[in-house]
Amino acid sequence: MADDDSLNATFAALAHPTRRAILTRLAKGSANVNTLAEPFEMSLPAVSNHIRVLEQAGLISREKDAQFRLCKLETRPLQEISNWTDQYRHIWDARFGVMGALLRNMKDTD
Amino acid sequence: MADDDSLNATFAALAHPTRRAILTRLAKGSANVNTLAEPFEMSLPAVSNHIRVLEQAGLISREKDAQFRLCKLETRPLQEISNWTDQYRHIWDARFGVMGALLRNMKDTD
DNA sequence: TATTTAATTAAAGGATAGTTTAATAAAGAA
DNA sequence: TTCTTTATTAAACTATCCTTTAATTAAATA
Repeated sequence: MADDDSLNATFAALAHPTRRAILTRLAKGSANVNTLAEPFEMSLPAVSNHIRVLEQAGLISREKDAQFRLCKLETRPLQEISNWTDQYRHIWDARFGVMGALLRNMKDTD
Repeated sequence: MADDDSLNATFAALAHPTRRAILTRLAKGSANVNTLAEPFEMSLPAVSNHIRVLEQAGLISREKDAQFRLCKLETRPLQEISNWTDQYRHIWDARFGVMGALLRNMKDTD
């Protein structure tokens, strides 16, 4: 299981909508900093800082290419929080009963 | 899908190890504030504050019983972040290939 | 070399988070 | 009623977060 510090950093990084939006964008493919910043109203240093937070949490990696920094989504911390939430799954299964389990199963096999 | 504000509050609440520990404890059964505070070195008001954060994120509910406040785990926000991470699942599946998918499937059918 | 493009670092300020001690509230028990 | 237990609120402080503008670095290009 992921350690405490890793979960702290991951959850904290995901708690900001701008950072989640950056991850959503990166799910469609890697991009450099200016491209990632473009949809947002805030300044470039502000976005650069959000990217730094994501990188420190391990949610993205950066590859240097001339002046460009190509940012790439890293899924490991996402898997870790998925594993973390799984520890509560039996509780919501128990509360919502077989129905919920069936619906989830249908979704899994789509 | 959960809205932005709900995800902000949930992720922020989960970013603190004390609050995750409280949820872990509540997974074993409901408890009042003093009981929840007992394992921690910090003051009671500090724990009370963490509980308030958890409640505002919808991760727990509180039932009043005389001077006691019985805290209960609520799973909905946990399901919401599980759904949120699911949107990236195809990416880690693609990266780690069939192997990962099989391992996950084995775990599901345990 | 001078200029432009991409991005980070620095400095600063306001807002929020986490914690403490002290005070207060609310209910039960002596 | 007075005391005790359970819990919250208030006040204060430090630290961290988010953001801005200005300055700087690094690389490509004219």
